[in-house]
Amino acid sequence: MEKKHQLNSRISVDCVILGFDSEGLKVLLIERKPVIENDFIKALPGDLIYDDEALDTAAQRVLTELTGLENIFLEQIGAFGSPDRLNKPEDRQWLKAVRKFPNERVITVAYYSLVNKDLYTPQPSSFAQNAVWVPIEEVQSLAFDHFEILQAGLNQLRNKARVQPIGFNLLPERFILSDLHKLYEAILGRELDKRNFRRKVNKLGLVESLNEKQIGVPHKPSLIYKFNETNYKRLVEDGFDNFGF
Amino acid sequence: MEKKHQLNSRISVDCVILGFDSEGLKVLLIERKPVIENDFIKALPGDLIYDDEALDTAAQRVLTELTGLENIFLEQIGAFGSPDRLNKPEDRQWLKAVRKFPNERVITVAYYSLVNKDLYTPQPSSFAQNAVWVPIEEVQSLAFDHFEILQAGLNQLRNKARVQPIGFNLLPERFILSDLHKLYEAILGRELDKRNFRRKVNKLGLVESLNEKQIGVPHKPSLIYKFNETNYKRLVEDGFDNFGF
DNA sequence: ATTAGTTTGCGTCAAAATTACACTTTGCTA
DNA sequence: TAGCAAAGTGTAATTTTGACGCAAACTAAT
Repeated sequence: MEKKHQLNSRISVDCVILGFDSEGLKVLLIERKPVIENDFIKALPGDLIYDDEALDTAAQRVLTELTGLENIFLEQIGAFGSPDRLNKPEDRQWLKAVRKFPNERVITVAYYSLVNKDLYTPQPSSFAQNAVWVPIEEVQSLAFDHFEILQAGLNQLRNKARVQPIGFNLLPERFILSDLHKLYEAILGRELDKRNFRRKVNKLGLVESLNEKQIGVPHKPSLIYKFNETNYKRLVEDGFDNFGF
Repeated sequence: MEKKHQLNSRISVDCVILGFDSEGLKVLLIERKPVIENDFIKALPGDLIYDDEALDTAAQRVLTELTGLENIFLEQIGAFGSPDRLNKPEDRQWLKAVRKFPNERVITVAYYSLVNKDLYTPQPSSFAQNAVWVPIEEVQSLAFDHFEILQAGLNQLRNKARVQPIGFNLLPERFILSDLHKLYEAILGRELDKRNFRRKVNKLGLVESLNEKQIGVPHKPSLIYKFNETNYKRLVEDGFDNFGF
């Protein structure tokens, strides 16, 4: 058997942070400090991990360093390690400018999370010049293989949303049912009948009304709801798949 | 901000290969060549990747090298990179005996697959002294963090089985419905009503009868079935989750 | 040839879940 | 006070689920 050289690799983490507001799903991207001319390429927040650092911890740290977001519950998407994932010319230029060993292979472990956009105002630092929420449908291309990673993150979210409740982290503590409705439509990418949606939510006991109304809206005010934490957690654990097998 | 040293890491891949027979689900484990005394610890087939090798390719190669299994469709489970994942004393001894840099951190990317046990007779080689199918309920402890990885693989399988058909890779080309039935019971870990199961399978168009009977069985012979490839693939793509949202 | 043993294969009914669909209510604004 | 905009509500037809028992087909043993 042919014997090949085994090389060390660097490990990085990248974070797909998804937020939601009335306009739809958005992803948190960074614009890098312009170490090369006309670097308009956006990227997921991500960086190399440290020596003795757990992957999860590294993801937390890197996210905080680049965007200021702290204590975000991150879930792993998976590892991305194509040998040529750093080989786009623009990316190589940037790596040469900022990395000590720009030619070394890097395998990245991707994480994702859902957050309530309004609670987190990104504060760029480190090599992030800026951190911005970008509507997912506007994302065209990203640095490295980050576009692919974003798609994987969205996929995982959609699959998860089919069997688990989603929204606790994505909506404010007090919200109205139509926000939850829009959220699910955004995640699943299709329309959901309002009445059927509400019936289901009620049946599952996901939410409870606070007996307060919106004020100042130019239409019939909605009741304000909160999640029923007990039922929510139970559903996260059990799942609500009701497929028959 | 405190500046820490960033170290290269090695990357490995590990494979959770699940097989099924009339006794239930089994996992393919290797027994390592005894470089240390009394090394009875079993492990998932896995090894370091090469320099310029894609992760998926590496998983295929390593699996073949250790067990002889070729052309297995592998799906990624995720990355496991706890800094102390190699620190059990038995594991350290073994690493010292076989690895050039036994102290270096290794992050592993785990894969899983389902195969028809009968089609693959493991042929141990490389540092595998033996490769054996072990009933999953008998697996007590494994090398490194492999037990944890196995559990993650089983979890992924169960979750997948709820929304996608499973079995094409796990059963022979010609099978009987009660095998498929037992398979699902093994995967989901609970009993399924025979009649309801058959009704569902029929409704989904998953299988079709070959109009042949078993021969030589000491009871009413079963019709022999094959998967309906078209419907099977469609269900894999679309999923058969019928949850309401 | 009969019997015992084992697994296959089928159908129905009640309860629950899904789907499709339209109008009234409420509060604000002009 | 008229008009706008979103909230909120019910029903009927269909489909799906879940529970449940018995006759038929074949072999092996006697």
